[in-house]
Amino acid sequence: MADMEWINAQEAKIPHGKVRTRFAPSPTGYMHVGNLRTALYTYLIARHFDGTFILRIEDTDQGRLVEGAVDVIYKTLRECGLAHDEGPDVGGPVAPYVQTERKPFYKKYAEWLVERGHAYYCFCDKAESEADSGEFDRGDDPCRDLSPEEAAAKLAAGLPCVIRQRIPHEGTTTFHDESFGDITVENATLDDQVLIKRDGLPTYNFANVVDDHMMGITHVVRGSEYLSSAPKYNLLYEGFGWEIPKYVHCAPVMRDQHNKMSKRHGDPSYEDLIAQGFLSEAVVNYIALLGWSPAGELAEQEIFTLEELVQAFQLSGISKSPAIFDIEKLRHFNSVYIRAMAPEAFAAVAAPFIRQAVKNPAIDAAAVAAILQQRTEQLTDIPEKIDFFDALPDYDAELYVHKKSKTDVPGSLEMLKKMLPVFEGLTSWDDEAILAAMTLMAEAEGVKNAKVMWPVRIALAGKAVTPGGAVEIARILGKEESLRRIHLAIEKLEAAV
RNA sequence: GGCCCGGUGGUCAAGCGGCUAAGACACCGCCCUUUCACGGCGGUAACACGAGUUCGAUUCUCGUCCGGGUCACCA
Repeated sequence: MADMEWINAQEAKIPHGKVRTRFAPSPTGYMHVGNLRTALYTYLIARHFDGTFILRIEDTDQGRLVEGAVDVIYKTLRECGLAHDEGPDVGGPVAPYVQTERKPFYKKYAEWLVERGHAYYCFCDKAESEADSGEFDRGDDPCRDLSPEEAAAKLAAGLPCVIRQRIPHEGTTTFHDESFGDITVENATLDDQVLIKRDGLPTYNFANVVDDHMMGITHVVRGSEYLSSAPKYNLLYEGFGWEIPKYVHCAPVMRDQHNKMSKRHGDPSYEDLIAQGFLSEAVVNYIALLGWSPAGELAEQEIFTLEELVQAFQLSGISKSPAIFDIEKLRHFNSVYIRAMAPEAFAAVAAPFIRQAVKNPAIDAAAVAAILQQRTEQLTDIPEKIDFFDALPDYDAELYVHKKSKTDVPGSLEMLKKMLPVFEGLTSWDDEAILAAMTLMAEAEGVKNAKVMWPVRIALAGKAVTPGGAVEIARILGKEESLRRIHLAIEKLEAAV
């Protein structure tokens, strides 16, 4: 018998009146980009409507438990600014928020459903009640028509069983989705799905319905892979006599035309992206726009703070078709966020990547960061850009040939020979002095600045492309090292001439 | 295969019966310039196809094709 006293007590606890959304991940040990986007939309809906954002852990799959996986979820939400109001760690009025801790609940609700005729005990072996041919064949479960007495007798005899949803053979079921609209299906195409498994744990589908109801969830945000099971959810809600929440199904985030993003294909998770030098703000901003777009005059805006997203977010802007994740565009967003950072903040995040390539403590990491900030899209690009600070590469004299700067090997040699004593004579080694030394030389020689600066920069860096110009590099390298490199360059060029 | 859902440039996308069909990334020019980058200016590039409805279809309807999802005692 269903424990109506207990059920009534639970029903009394359910909050009403406010928007309540929930992010309900399985603890897998990492955060999929698609999952994070779901979490974000879920959060945005809650905040946009001044509602409550709840975190619920769905760990009913015994085979997939991963150590520390829940911490990954907490950490990710925290880093992305998606703070939850209720959850396992912060508690709340409808605790517990971990599904395995809610195990006894589902059974009680399932029994209630059985009594109302919307579910039944099934004692079949797996093979017996299931169409093993792959062909869907309705109504062949003999237990569906067991009388209550017969079922009770088998139950009393301790026969193992599951509880299945009793779905009408006739008629249609219609449900409404906020972005897909009304969807109608024939009940005959629906399966008497298992609600309570043989091990006593609920299936995902059932646990969701029960938990969402018990937690007073008003908007169910999830991937579109659940679109086909939504009618069964509705039938469940109707069987219980519960109010049906608003459904918000989101099309998947794809790796390409054919496949979803997945760890298995080597696609990056949120953690991977961060490790690859993306800023979480940039990731959040980018994925917000992957499958959603702002309405009206905001349609052309792309850069949004989280708070701006909260303001702008509307269900009607959610896309119905899958979106391909474009790392190039993420790089662009990342560069925008990097350029907008305070120099000190950038220096802080860039420091580890700078020190990866530049071990020499005499090189000021903050100074290097300063020349890097406007040219960095992804933090991991940094090391290869600045490796020349530590060690002058073994470069070819041909680097001194640059058409646009009108330089060649003999001309460069001449310029460097002329600049060397000038640099040696400088009393202060700052941008202003270094620049003046070179422009004055150019002026005296009657040549373009580039004709003296190109050779100097090559001599200092040994690379055709560098962040910053001759002035900045000379300053960061310091006078002594700069002079040493110019000496080396002169030797190299003399040998080449 | 059945059922469900989609289909605007290479990618993200605006559009919601009448537009020279936005914008962004990427790409290509030019300018700026001390290389690169930043910044500025410009360019290439799209309504899957076929019927219908309509004075008029990217927008509405149907079919075809293509794509995605789903048919578990996984979530």
